[in-house]
Amino acid sequence: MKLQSFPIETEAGVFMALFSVRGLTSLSFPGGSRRTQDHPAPVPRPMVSWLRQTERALKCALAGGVPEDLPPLDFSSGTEFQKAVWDALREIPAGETRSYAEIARRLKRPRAARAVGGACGANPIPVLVPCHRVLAANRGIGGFSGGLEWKRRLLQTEGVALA
DNA sequence: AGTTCGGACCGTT
DNA sequence: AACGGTCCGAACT
Repeated sequence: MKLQSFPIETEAGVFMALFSVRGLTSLSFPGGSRRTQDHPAPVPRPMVSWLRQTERALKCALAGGVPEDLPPLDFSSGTEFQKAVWDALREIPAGETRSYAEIARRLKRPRAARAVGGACGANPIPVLVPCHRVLAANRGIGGFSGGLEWKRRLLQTEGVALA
């Protein structure tokens, strides 16, 4: 599947958004390879619109707000379990948090807390798919693939206090 | 009340 | 077969 990447400049740095013909497939934090794989092919029409939505939503989220509309998210790269987890993450309101175990229970897999952690780590669209709102059961900050500093920062802007 | 340890659990590679 | 963004109870301090 052909993907096209675009840089998104924010006050927090330059993010990278990757799109398929179905929608946003991934969002990466600043610091990664910033080279856009030149879009030689004509940019599919709706993609331009998605890019704008992504940019707007991202900036809003980084400012602690709640994005009004998101571009379509293409989760096709994930397993069924991961997709289920990612969907569950989207239901956590800004400012609130859940534990890995709570997510597991939500999915009717009470014992899969650890696997949920794995799925969170595999979340291809951080920030917009709020994996940062998942903490350890003891209210401690769990982990974060993009670096714990980001997790703290995101939580702080949402007004969440940590133990 | 806080900390540490050890096993159990589950999806992914 | 091994590894994690885990959890929970038990045994300490």
